[in-house]
Amino acid sequence: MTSETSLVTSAPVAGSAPAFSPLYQQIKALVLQSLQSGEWKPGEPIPSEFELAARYKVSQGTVRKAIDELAQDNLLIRRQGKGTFVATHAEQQVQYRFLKLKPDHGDLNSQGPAQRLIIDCKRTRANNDVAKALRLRVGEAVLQLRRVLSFGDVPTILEDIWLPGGPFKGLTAERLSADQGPMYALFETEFGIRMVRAQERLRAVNPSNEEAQLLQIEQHLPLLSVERLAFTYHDTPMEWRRGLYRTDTHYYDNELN
Amino acid sequence: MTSETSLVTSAPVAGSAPAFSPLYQQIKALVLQSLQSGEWKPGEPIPSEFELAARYKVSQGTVRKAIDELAQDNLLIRRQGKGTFVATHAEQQVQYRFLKLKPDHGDLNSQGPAQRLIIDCKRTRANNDVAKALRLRVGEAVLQLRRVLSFGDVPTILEDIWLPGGPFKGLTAERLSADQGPMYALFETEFGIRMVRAQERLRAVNPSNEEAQLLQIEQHLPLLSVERLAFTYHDTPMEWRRGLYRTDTHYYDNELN
DNA sequence: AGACATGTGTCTTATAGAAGATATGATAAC
DNA sequence: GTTATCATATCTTCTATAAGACACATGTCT
Repeated sequence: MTSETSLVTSAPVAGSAPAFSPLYQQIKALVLQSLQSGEWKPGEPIPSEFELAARYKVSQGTVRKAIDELAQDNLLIRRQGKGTFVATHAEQQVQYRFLKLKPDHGDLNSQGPAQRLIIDCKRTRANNDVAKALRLRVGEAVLQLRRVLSFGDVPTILEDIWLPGGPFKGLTAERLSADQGPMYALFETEFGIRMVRAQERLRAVNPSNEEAQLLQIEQHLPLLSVERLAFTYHDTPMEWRRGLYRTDTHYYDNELN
Repeated sequence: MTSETSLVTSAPVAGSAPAFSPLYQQIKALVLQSLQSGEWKPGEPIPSEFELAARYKVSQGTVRKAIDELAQDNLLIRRQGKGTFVATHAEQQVQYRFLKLKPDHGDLNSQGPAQRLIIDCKRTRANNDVAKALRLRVGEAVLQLRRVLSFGDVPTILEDIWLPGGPFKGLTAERLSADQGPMYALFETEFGIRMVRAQERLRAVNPSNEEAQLLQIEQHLPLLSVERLAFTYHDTPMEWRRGLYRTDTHYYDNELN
């Protein structure tokens, strides 16, 4: 069944001003919809360029340009000779796509995989800050999580994570600790939620007594506070987390251009 | 005069393995050379796509793809109807292209322009760290600079900057303090050196006594240490700086995707 | 194991029209 | 005469289409 999607092709109609955009951007939006709706799931291949061209009644080159941009945004992955695939946080070489912390010496995985220790995991209600960040109403159900990440048995990151209760219904501490691999991969496979981009705000802070204890450090050691708001498709915030990073043995790596 | 540049077009020659690349990437490299050599200066327009196509004996579409990538990397700026221009740190809305510090409330320029105070500026010799970063030999001439940036009369950033002596011959404190506008803009106009990308390493640190005094803060206030290595064309490091940012009133903003 | 066919994305060229910016010349108004 | 306005021409980048050659991956047949 060919979904009859009417594209804006010709001259603007007078009267309304419905934001005309180039054909390839309309295609891009349509592909995005299919991604969001789950028509093609993370890791799976999407139809070939020619198939999509036929489906949308445009040329292959136009589809190409749309896909190019989506690949640029890390939503799709092109593999010559094989096809174009929906990007995923799982598999890949890059274990932690959003984690920019690097050890001063060696590699993050040089001392084996990270150890995850879940300190706390509970359902609660959104306070003012969390509600604002996740665009919920104050008091709505949220899932709160606290955990410590260690590399080579050295506690390095303390994270507090808030997730909206609705989309993540059924997430429990057991499920989290049972799972290997990145958290964002589990979100994809179990809840069909893919984090597309994130915004971080960094500060230097002194840890509280409790925080220092959890990281097994002296309280006068300053830490890097990383507030992260992660978005799924259509810029919908889906996770709010605040990490405290040790930066005496690691550093936060950032590329500017 | 058409510069006779032979492009690799056909099958790889056996024997050597000179890394064959698509035509458009070869064009990209040639354009990059012209940028680096100063044939086209920052702010100026480069020849039109058709002119370049004729010059390099390829189709306009191929030139287009090369330029597209250079525009993506912020080396060129396309303006429909006008032409394609060499990017520059000067002009533009974005005053500070590499500065990711944002105030908690309002805008960076809401309280007028930043105040620059040069604490120190001297010629010296590269120590081990600086030499390594800037790919110099230990003892080579470098220019060292220390300054404080204030926003709304509040000292917010303390920076130590090291520049290689050769390329920046003739740079003095007077010249620096006389100049308005971003430092990187002055580098372009006065020394023909354009910073293309940079790499930053962030840490949370406690300031030394002296550093705290210069920023007029208590010594127990942790600061964000930002080590930045800035590169010009061909990944040549041209500046090493270490900034200390106040993050009680500002935050370091970062986008991940 | 080797040769071959096929389906995928990649690269290059060519053509055409749309859209933004700018200069020029004709015309009208003062 | 001078100035303002409009239409036109021409330059630029931008969008869209199409076709063919190429490279890579994965089979299937011999």
